[in-house]
Amino acid sequence: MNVSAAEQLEIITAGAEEIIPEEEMALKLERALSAGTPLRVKYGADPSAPDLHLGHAVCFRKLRDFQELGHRIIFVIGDFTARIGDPSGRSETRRPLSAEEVEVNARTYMDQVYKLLDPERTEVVYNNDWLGALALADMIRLGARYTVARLLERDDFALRYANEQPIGIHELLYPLLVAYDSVMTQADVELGGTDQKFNMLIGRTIQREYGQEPQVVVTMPLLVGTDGVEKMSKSAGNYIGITESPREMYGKLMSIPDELILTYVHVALGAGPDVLEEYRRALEDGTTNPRDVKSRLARRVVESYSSREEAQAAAVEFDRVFREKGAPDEVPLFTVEGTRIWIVQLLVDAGLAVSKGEARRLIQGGGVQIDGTKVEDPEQEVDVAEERLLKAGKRRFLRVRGS
RNA sequence: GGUGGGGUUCCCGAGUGGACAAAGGGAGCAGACUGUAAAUCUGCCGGCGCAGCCUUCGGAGGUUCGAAUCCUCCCCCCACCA
Repeated sequence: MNVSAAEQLEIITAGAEEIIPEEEMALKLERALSAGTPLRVKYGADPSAPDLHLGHAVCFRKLRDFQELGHRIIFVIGDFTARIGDPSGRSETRRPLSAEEVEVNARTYMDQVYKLLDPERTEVVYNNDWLGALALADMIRLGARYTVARLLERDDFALRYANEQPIGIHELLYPLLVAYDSVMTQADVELGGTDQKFNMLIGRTIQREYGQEPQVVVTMPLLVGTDGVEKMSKSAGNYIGITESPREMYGKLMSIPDELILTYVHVALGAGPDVLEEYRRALEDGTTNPRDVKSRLARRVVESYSSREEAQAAAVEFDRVFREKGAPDEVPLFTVEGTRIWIVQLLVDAGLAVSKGEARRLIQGGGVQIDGTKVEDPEQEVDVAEERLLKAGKRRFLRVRGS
């Protein structure tokens, strides 16, 4: 890889939120280049949430940039720290994971990561290997290198403290342990979302305390979820999983608020300034329908996880279902016993409603159709001797047949 | 250890003896509209074959014709003081 340090810096900077400090990054890149030693880029993975989404991918894309420049990615699976739970954001205490769960999660996690990263240039380590072996005395020594006041400066803690929310002592330990990971992995660079900035910066301090050169911190913007309000996360239900089907992914992308289009181009697509400008113009000149701009974005994102053809197919189907109100071309079949079934029961059995009450409401709200005809009466029985096309809401279709 | 404030339906949060399956907001779902699963507006939003019934307001008892609301004990959280 014959890319000059300056060019490398430019590539790394694109789309990143912050590089702290930038001069050190330039220095490290130059040194790596002249010594022929790749940089060790650390990324901390949380194995308690193994379903990765586009928000995680923001970091992975950047890691890939590093890989393509010849650097080495150190994936730290936080199997030990998962027992604490990252205090950033919510304050819920997490259930400790068993070793088996962590193992399974880590495998699923890495499978998904390798959709974007090159396994050859990725090193996977588990922080339980060193944190689990840490003696209390070592822990106390580590604790002696930082202060509570500085920990409490962190936004999450400050806010929770102000809001009378509990803060566990173990949570205060979390940033220290993550920082210690940097020491043990001898990280030159640590990359993470902006929500990890605090932790990563402590890594610098602690590395220095342990006689290491501090890592450079690269933060990536957080991706807003499909609701346009909260950051993307599984628990908020506003996420797009990177293993979701192209159709699902395309549909979810089309559901983001229009105002989010440029943000997604920038963050989810990881587009540089040129592409961003292109989209901005398309939105601003008024001749292009925002829907079409969004569709282009959606196709681009989808194809980066599957293929151009699949992305295109997803777009075509989306139009058929939502613009022309037709049925998708592949509708799953649901088989029921007998030839007649009460519609409410059917909706529940088929998983289209959680309870009978919900099924009734769905019907009363006019959201249920059989063979294109709206179901008016919640007491109706459906003759399923012949195959029927059941539609619940805008986008859930099921072929139903008796047996 | 002391003092004070709290624990309400998915989340936030009102509610201090009956009109409470519990205000309001958010999320979610549906309908209309549209340019899309955008935006906006409207409806729904504990369970039950549902004009009725059943189970909810940290837990267990109690008072009462009647309790989310009052009493007792317990569990948990927060702040301040120590």
